[in-house]
Amino acid sequence: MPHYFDIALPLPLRKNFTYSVNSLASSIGPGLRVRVPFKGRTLIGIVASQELEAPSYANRVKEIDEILDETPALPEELIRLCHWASTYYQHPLGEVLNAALPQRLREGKSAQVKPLTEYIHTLEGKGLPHDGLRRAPKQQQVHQYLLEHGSLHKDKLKQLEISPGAIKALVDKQLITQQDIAPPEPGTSNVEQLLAETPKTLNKEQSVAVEAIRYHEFGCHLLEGATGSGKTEVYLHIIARVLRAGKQAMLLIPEIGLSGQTVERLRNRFNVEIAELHSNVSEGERGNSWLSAASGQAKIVVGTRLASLTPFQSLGAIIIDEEHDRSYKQQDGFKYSARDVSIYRASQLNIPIILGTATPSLESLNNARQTKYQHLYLHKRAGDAKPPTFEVVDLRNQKLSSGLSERALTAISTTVDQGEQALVFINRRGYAPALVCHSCGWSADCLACDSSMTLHTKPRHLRCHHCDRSRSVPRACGHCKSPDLKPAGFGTEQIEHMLQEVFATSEIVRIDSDATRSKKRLESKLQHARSGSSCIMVGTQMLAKGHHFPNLTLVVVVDADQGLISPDFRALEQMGQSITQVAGRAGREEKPGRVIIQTHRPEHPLLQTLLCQGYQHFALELLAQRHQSNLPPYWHLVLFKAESKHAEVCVNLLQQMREIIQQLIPTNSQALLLGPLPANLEKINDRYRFCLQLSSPQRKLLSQLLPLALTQIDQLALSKRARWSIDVDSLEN
DNA sequence: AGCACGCCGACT
DNA sequence: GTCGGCGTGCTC
Repeated sequence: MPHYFDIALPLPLRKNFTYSVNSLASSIGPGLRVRVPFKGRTLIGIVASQELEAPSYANRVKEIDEILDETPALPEELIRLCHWASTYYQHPLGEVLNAALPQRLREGKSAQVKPLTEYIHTLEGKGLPHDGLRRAPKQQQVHQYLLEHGSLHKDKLKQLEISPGAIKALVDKQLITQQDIAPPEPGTSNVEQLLAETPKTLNKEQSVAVEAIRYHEFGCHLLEGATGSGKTEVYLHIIARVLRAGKQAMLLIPEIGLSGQTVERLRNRFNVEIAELHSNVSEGERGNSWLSAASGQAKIVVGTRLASLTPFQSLGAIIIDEEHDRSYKQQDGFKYSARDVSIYRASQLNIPIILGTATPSLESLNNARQTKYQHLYLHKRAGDAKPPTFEVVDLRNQKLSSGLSERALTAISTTVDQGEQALVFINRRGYAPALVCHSCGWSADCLACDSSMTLHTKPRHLRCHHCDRSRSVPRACGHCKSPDLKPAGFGTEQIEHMLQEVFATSEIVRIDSDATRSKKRLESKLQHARSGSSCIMVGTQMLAKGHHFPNLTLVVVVDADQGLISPDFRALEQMGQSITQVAGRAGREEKPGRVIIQTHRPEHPLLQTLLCQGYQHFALELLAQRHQSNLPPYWHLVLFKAESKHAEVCVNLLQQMREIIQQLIPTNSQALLLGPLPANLEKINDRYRFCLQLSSPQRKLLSQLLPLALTQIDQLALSKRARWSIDVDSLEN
């Protein structure tokens, strides 16, 4: 008699498929990977549950080809988490589980931890003279290292810049050989040996924070502390407690160029295995980290949002650094928020979670105010550093040089004269955001998108920042043939160029994604800036996050207006956060930083609040506004997006969706439908984009309504003609 | 998603 | 006369 199982498959379908097992295999349960036939091909799926009885379509059910695991590839806890996320975000379970699995397991390979390996000398190698390989410097380096240390860990290779080639050569010459290192027995590690260095002494507020956390039950803690107030040290103390209790810790960081500094501090502090999971970790290493965390071998997992779906043997605490950062929300495919998923996870595991930031998201702030979260503060900046002073420059009727006011230029000049560093912050790369005809107003627009093309120099060309198409710079207007084409607006390149002319003797360092295509160049530029030698930095958002420049005393925000006039209701919140973050880059112990904000709206009340009273007051006022306007975090937002080559397909589909949803909203309940509306940029890459907005103050209403609506939507003929998606708790609008 | 089936335009 | 375009439907 066959047994039936519900299998989640990696397909964009909001349903599972039933397969049978005839031979009575010992035990098949949730979390096991199976290979199954699926419409002529074979897929790897995950057992979701056992069916109690034969389904009505039993005659069409196929048999499982192979069971790939003996024990679940995903622990029960993680499966439950994925189930929850699948329901909450209305994303197919198979794809959610797939996002949680490393490539190796997705492809059906073994879920065994690969033993760690190290290189040691062979007898012949040991007998080799000290400088026996001096004609092959890299091989000599390895030889030398082995003479000194006895063994060379595989993980060290990258750090020592030794290529696989050099290793292979030595292995081929039979001078070195590989050997497995037995993993340390879990649970036997000596508590006293956890620490590799003496922890720093905490100040009063820091220890209050560490003590306020109850380590054996769920609690969400919002740790609010300015740049330099010692949040990381608090994290380290929390992690130490978790490790001492024999548990593991997870630390999430935003997607920024470098996760290096945080990881380095962890490695310096703790003598435990630390697994890294972020985008510059290769897929293979990611698999190892994943397995290592699952087995309990890795005690600390550090990573970006992806790491939030790592399995653990016994997770003891979760820390989310820069909690407000938007990169925690995945913007495509499975649109989950790593922060919110982690909060749910902590509650399920009954462990504490700590959200750290200098600029809390309005969501977290609201939860803290409703006492759902415990609000902890770190006011004091390290070493008594003073907070920066703000100056607003009214740009109206001012003479500007490439967007910079006289006042800003004077301030930069003073700063470099004193041997200090200045940072010019502008969130726009390229030379100018548009090229405009001076006689008729025509602008060089992208043929595939609803936007102008950005002028770049070095090499000189036009590029669309939405679809990445590029073209040469036209000599004459495409409309009236006038040769009088002028760049309109400013980008990093133009400001760099202008600064080079004005400050001929100063060094200008531009840091944006164009100037730092390679990781090496970014690192060398940052290294240079950190060294403290006087320079003027020009940079985008990239520079605002997480870097510390000890000699930086002036920050110029070229254009605060973007945040003040944007139609996106989150633009103000983001402006407040990024101004506060860049301002945090400025200042030293003895010398407060100076921050110059340029704007055409100096009297904007919220800008005033931000600059005069600080982010906290600013955020509270924003919250009041959101409350008034029925916006998040008070009302919950679900966005339906549709994309197609034909605008009418999108509009019609969304209109049909709207009708389906409308019918499901009970009368007398609070819910609002808006749209179909064209997206911010209506056309990108020759595809039209529209959206439909659903919001309600009742989360429950939405969670009940969405599955019903989606079942009906999936059946619409039009839903196959447009690419569409649903975004729960969308950060767009 | 991927793959087959099916019905209409420009090509050896 | 075919090759192939992508609209439609289905997958346990």
